Amino acid sequence: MLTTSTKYAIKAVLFLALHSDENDKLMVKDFFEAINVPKEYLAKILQELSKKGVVSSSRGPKGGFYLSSKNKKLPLISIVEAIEGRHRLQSCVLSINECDNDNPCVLHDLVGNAKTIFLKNFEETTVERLIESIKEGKVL
Amino acid sequence: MLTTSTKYAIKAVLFLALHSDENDKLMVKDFFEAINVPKEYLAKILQELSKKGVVSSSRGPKGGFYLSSKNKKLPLISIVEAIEGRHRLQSCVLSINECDNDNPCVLHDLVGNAKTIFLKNFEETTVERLIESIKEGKVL
DNA sequence: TATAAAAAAGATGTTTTTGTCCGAAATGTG
DNA sequence: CACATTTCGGACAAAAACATCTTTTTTATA
Repeated sequence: MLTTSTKYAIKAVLFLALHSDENDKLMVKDFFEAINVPKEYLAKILQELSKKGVVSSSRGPKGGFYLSSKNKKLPLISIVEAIEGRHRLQSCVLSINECDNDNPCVLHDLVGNAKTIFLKNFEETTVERLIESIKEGKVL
Repeated sequence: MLTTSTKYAIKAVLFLALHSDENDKLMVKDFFEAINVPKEYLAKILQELSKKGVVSSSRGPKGGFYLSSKNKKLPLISIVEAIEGRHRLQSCVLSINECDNDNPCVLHDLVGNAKTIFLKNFEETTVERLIESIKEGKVL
C-alpha cells in the first residue's frame, strides 16, 4: 500500500509535528529511535522531504528539522508524493497504460472504490488534523 | 497496492480462464506475450500458482496450464495469497505491530475503510465473475 | 573570524524483488 | 520402450529498495 520509505516519512513528519517548532528543532539523532527508523536512512528521507518543502530545516548549531505552521497544513498526500511520486498511487492496478474510466481494465471498478477513498482521505487530511487524533489517544 | 508478481499472476489467471480448459491447455510460450509478462518469470509464477492449487497444470506433450471449473470458482484473494501471502494485505499501514481496532494507529481509521472495501471485493469476486466483465468489454 | 555543530550530498553496501537459465522429472505418442 | 515435449526445481543475474558511511557546505556563537 505504502512503501517502507513512505511509512518512515509519515512517522517522521507526525513526530516533528508533535515535538518541534521553529524554536525547538529536532536533530535526526534526537528522534530516530522514538519512531523506530534507521538513523542514516531517516536523514536521507528528511533531506528529501525538506527539498520538497514538506518539512523545514536549518543547518549549523541549533539547527535541525521542524514543521512550520505552513508545513502542518499540508495534506498527507504531499508526504507520499514527495517520497514515491504521484504516479504510483493513481496508476492502474494491473499497470495497464490504456486503462481509465472510459476504457477500464477488469479490475478498474473492483478496485476503483477503495483507491478513490484512500486517495480522498490522503488528500483531505492534513498533518495538523492527524495531530488531533494522536492527542486523542491514537498511537504513532 | 499489489506487487508486480501479483499483477502478473492475476493477468495470467484471467487469460487462462478465458482461453483454456481441461482440453485446451496453454503453454507459457503461447501466451506470455499476450499478457505482457516476461516468459521465464511467468513460468515461475504459474508454477507457484499451480502448487497452491490456483491453476491446474499437466506435464509432457499436450500439457500446459489451464483453469479447472473448480479453479474458476476461487476468489481473487486466493491469487494474491498464493503469491504474496495474506499478511501483507492486512497488516497495519504504518507497520506498527500493536495496531488493531482496540489500539489503532493514527492512520488506522483513515485507511481502514479503503482497505476493508478492497479486501471485501477481492474476497467476494471470483475469477468466473471477472470473466463476465471481460466479455462485457473490460480490457485485460 | 575560528570553531564546532548541524544538514546536504554523494558514494558505497546489503537485501529483496524481479528476471533468466538450465538440467531433472513427468507424460503423451509413435 | 524411445522420444519429444512440457512443467518442475534450483541456481544464478540484474535491478530496485533499503541502509550506511564519508565528505562538503552552511551557520550560530564564542
